[in-house]
Amino acid sequence: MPLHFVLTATCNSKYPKGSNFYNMVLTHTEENYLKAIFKISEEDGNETATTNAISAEMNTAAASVTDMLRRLSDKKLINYEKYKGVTLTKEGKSVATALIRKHRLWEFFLVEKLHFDWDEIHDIAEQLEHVNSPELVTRLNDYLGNPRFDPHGDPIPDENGNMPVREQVSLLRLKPGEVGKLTGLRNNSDQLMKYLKKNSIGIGTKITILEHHEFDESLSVKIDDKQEMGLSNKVSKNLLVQTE
Amino acid sequence: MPLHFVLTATCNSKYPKGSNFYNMVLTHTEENYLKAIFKISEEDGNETATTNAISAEMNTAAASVTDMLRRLSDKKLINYEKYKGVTLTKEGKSVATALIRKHRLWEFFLVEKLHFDWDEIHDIAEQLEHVNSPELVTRLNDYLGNPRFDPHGDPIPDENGNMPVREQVSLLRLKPGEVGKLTGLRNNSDQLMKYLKKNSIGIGTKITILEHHEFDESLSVKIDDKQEMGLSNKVSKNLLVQTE
DNA sequence: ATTTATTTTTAGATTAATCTAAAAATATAT
DNA sequence: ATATATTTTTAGATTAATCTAAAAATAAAT
Repeated sequence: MPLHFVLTATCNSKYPKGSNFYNMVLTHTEENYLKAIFKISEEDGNETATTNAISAEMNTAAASVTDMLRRLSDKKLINYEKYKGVTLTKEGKSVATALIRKHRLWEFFLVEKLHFDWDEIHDIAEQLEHVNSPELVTRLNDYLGNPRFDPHGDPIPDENGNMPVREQVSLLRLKPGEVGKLTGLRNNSDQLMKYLKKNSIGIGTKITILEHHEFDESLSVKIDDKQEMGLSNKVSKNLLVQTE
Repeated sequence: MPLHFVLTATCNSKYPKGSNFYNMVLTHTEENYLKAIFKISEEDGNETATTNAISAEMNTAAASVTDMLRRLSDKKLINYEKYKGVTLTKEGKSVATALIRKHRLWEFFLVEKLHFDWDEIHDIAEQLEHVNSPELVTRLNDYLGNPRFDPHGDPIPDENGNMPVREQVSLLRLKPGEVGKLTGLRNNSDQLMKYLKKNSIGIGTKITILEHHEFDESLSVKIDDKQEMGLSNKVSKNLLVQTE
């Protein structure tokens, strides 16, 4: 079924009869661009998302991005000026957070109910997030018990797009003797998730810092009071933990 | 994400590297055409599906159907000869039944787990059925307890595409005094489902025949040993029941 | 402050999916 | 059996999403 606007004979509007920003029907592609722009805008101090950054994130040619930016701008989902990069409008941001909400709720479902491993779920959630039914999201959320964090430890936005915040710190920041409980990853790379799985490290795992090695900035740690192991700087930088 | 073939530089095949008929990636549209052809072929004694029948089922112009038939034929999913109508190949049939399997499993999920009413789920399942992940289907099926019939009473094909058969009979066939348990509808029209819901008739409802009225071929029935009511010929013809 | 490099946009094509209108093939009816 | 009606296909356009290659704008460097 094509997911684009239905244009009527009498009305040349871009929106179907009775539509508004909150029930606008977008193509999967448009949705994916909005998510990419949202993600880039969140990264460190990126004020605006540049064409090239979007093109890298989406794996498309820069020229294709320019085309799409014009379309999204026409639909008032982004603020766009030639050569200046883009920001999301209020409406664009609300579409993006709704998508992230759906993605993370489905990830939670896949792990909690269908017992997938957390490194197998991304691609499936990527498809499920485009299913368009507000009622479905509401019921799924209730069914799952209104979860606040997904299986990667990422916050699930609420119905209004507000992200719950959790005090997370990179494992690298802890001092020898301190203990952290893994609550998330800074980046959800497949390689990292495979590596962690192999070492039976997952969300909730208790990690005790044994030693900092100055030479390569790596760590020696103890996992769940069981095995001791070394963690490279790159790995430990990407592990987000909660202390207490 | 576009759901079409990935063509490689070295290979001009229509299928991605290492693909076969069982993991061929089709567009949503191609999938919907296959479903439509399957449905038409199942209807009474339709040997082949005609262009016009498909165009009616899909709500598209006949010319668009002709285009698509050529594409599906190129992919060996249908047997097509100009002006002769089409049949599904073994591969086409297997794609179609896999879609129906997913559709009905998701409908079961929506009703059993998320407590949707059975007249609200079709459009959502229509979207969910296109999510492509064999592992997801397997796990969903296990999670739901390997159900054999969906909430409309329609059979759910198994992993091999085999439909469970159930002895179903039109309510109209029962004689006064006989009792049937509603197991399905002959056609899943919204209007019929609304009507049944309003009269608290659903899958599993016990219906006792009180009287046949010759004049308009309508029935007087008793619902779940509670209220008595009349059912028009059109309604009772569409109610499929199991007797014993 | 020019030159060089990078980024972004335009221009022109392609593919999938759709349409309308007209032509060709098949089926029906007198 | 010929004329009429219906069905199906072709022809030609359109829109969304993509591409490559070239031009234009902006940023960086000497």
